[in-house]
Amino acid sequence: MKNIDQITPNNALQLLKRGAEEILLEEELMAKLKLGRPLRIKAGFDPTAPDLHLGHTVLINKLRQFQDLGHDILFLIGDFTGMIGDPTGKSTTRPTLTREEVHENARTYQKQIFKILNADRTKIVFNSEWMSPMTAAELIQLAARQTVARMLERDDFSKRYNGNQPIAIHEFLYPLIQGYDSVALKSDVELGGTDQKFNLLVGRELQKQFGQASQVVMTLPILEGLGGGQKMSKSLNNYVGIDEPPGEMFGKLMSISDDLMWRYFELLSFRPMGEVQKLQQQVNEGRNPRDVKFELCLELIARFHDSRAAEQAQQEFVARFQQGEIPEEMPELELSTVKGGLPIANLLKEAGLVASTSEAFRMIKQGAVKIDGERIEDKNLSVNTGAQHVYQVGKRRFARVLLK
RNA sequence: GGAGGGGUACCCAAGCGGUCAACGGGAUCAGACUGUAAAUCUGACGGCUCAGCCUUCGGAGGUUCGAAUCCUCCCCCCUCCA
Repeated sequence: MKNIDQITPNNALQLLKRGAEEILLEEELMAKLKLGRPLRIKAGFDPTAPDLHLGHTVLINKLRQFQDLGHDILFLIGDFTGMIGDPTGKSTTRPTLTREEVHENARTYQKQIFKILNADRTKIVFNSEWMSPMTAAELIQLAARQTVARMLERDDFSKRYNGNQPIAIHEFLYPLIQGYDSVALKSDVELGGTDQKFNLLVGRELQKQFGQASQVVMTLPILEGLGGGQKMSKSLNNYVGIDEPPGEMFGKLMSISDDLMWRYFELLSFRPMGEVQKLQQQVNEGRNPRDVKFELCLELIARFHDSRAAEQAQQEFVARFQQGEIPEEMPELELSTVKGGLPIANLLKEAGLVASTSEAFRMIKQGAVKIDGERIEDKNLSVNTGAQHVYQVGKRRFARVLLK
């Protein structure tokens, strides 16, 4: 970790601008960096779903960068709102969480974020600390500080208002509470996704009204998922979870397009941009992008596991996909037979290698099925009781099966 | 309360009495090729005891030799008016 005075404010600003969508206002950030004290960097998180994927880490990486520059992280868990629940909208009815669940989720968060953040310089705070004791009178006073017109400036509010969609009163309170969190924490900078811009700006205004210096707002882009185009999300199944095993991570990351790789370098890698540009130039001059992608994989897997696991994952990847070897580790199972054998389609289905026997037949027809490395073509093949083989569907699905 | 529009496979979206397990696109999977689970090309993409059979087009009935397509009732969504 660096000392604050080891780097000039200007250089720090240049580093921090990497990957950031917007900084409001950049001059203010510059001024704060010049103060020469550790800044209070705030970022808020939903107390639900603490299952982080690489998309979430874009923001956490930025926190880490601030940390490396000597600043303090305030990792805010919005448990107050989480405990109230948000009944708005039909699709996204938030479950009301109990205190225990919130704490459980907080623990999971810690386990995951400290793979990136330095625990010593990260303070985890809960907004129930100051929101729970707040009286109704105080809350109304807080609400008095913003106007409805101002609230309606928010994009989704105005859309719903103009579209005659309901907006519940309490929805106006959420940005206020989030903004008040900044007051309570005296934050210097708040980070958030681009969709959070409005809420972050409310924080600036409230701080001013409470006689504080306004926080600088930094928004970060939403990371594209593995297929590119759409955002990375669990429901689209185009994500890499930070708790996934090294082999999975390696394979998934290798599947991104060569173009998308540069985006990932910018937002996920800790390499200096100068180095990234050098890699880009090497590829332009004929270096195999695959090898550059290898480097991205190694860095990320080392971060979430360790460098040994990363190298091992690479070796396995090369052996399996470049040289077509059968992996050593695979699910092993025993299946029972009835009439002295089992038709191959049923075997594959029961082994979990295909979803249905129909799929099994299709795979066989397409030449995707191998037994002990030998492609099979006979879809009516039956395997005798007592036989043990390695079954393979496509390049990725394997199982060692003993028939009993 | 009134008027109209719509609900089709993982998603979007055609079809509007037979040739429909249902066009097309996306996602996904497989094969080829390769520089990688990139790109590109080809193919598959409801289920099963798989050259055959069975069950699907919001739900339940009905008309018909035959319906996703026509009729009736019901459920849900959207737009406009009050």
